[in-house]
Amino acid sequence: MSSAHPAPDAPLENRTLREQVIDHLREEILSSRLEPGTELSEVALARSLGISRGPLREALGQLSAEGLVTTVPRRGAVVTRLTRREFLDAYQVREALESLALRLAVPRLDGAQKGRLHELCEAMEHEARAGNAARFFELNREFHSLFVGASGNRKLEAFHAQLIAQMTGLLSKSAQLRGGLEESAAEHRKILAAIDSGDAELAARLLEEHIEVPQRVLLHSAAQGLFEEDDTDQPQEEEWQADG
Amino acid sequence: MSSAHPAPDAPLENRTLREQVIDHLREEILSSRLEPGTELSEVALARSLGISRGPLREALGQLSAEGLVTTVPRRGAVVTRLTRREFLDAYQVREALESLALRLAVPRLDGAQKGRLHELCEAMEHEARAGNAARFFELNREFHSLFVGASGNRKLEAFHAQLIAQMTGLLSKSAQLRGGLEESAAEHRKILAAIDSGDAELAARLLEEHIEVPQRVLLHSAAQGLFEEDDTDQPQEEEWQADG
DNA sequence: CCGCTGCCGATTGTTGACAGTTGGCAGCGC
DNA sequence: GCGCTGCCAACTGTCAACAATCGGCAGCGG
Repeated sequence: MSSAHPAPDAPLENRTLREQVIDHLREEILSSRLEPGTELSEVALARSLGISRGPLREALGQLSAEGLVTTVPRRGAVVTRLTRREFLDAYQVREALESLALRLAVPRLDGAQKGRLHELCEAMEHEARAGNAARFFELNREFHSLFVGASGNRKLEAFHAQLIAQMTGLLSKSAQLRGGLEESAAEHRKILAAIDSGDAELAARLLEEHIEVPQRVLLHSAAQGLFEEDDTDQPQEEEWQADG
Repeated sequence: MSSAHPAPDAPLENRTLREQVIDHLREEILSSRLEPGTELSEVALARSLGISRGPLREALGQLSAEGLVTTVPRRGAVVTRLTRREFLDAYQVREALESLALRLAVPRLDGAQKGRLHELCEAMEHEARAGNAARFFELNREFHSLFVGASGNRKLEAFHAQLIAQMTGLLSKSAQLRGGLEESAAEHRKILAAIDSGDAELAARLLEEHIEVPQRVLLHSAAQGLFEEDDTDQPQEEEWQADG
């Protein structure tokens, strides 16, 4: 009883039902166990979780605010399905966010963190050669999240996490858009070299190029069946498609 | 019934109670009628709004996900109060977001939008001379939101709105941090000139400087009583305070 | 005088039931 | 056969009551 706790505070299941449901559903969505487009019936979900509709509704509302599910006023909730346009938009924002994060993080990274980045780089190269895409993307996410977390900017970290969560599901598809896992791994390696040399500017520029790759491929639209093409509600000009 | 609707669709009060409450509370918070730190009692609020606790709880949860209110599991909800650190973090993110927005928006702005920017600029200069800070900030917000909206990137627009909402309340205080409304107005004028000349790079750079001004002042910490100083939970190094 | 223990009021978390709306389908009229 | 009207089932939106938890305070013991 006097020994140090493994965790500073163990609230002993003090978490609210709503919180548990939120984490559960978030994990289900992020792990692609719940595919985009899946309809989430309140009664069915509540019954399957063994709780009442109240906390579940609150959880769905919160996830809706985070952008993970889309709620239509009297029609229920579905796991959010990004259009191609939204996905490209998200990529642009992600580029700006991670670029800022890297500039902030480079002077702050300690030896352990750099070591972890090297580990992740090697592991990514290994999984790339093995063709294990799922594991690769897990490592990839940790790589990017590591320096975002090391930026010391909590708001940045929060927004980035929210954005990544929204992109998940499609994110794993961006490998085939990129043309190969190995090329992606090589890009990480180059970024890491810039980080090691302490050149934040160079690292950020390499990162921007790294993130832009799937954007370009997506712009030239090889992938058709990945998205809903319901960009109809916004007859905005699409000149961005003609850009190079 | 055959005449053109003023609005494409008039749902005729089809909005859900939760949505109404969300909009209401959001407006109350953004307009500073509800000051940061205000405790939001469920029973009291529900009674004052004439509704039950259910929809209100959902609204509070959603606003909590947006970062406008902070919910402590069994202690209730309060209007979010940013620490100085969080405010600075938000400023950095805002800089990255608006910089991207401006780069995207400059080639897309049409005559009417540029005209509106000029109007806003003049109005800001007028209000600055008159010393009407409240009106000034309203114009300021519209100025910045205009080109964010014109960027054509919905995700960017959504994140920016969320960020601005979180910063509101303190945002109006950044004038005194800046040293004067008139200087701020002059900076807007310069940015607008760069926009008119079509130089997105220059406009973005000027914008970054413009946004950085309150950051610097805040870093050198003239304003003490504006924030909670409860940065205690994170004993992270604060070398960012020594930076120049 | 100080600290601890046990109660108590107030507030939040959760539940089940009720009411209103939506979309689809059967049935009727043309 | 085709279109419209009116029901119907299922679902979400809302409510009021129940249960659990938290903070504070009185009272006791040291």
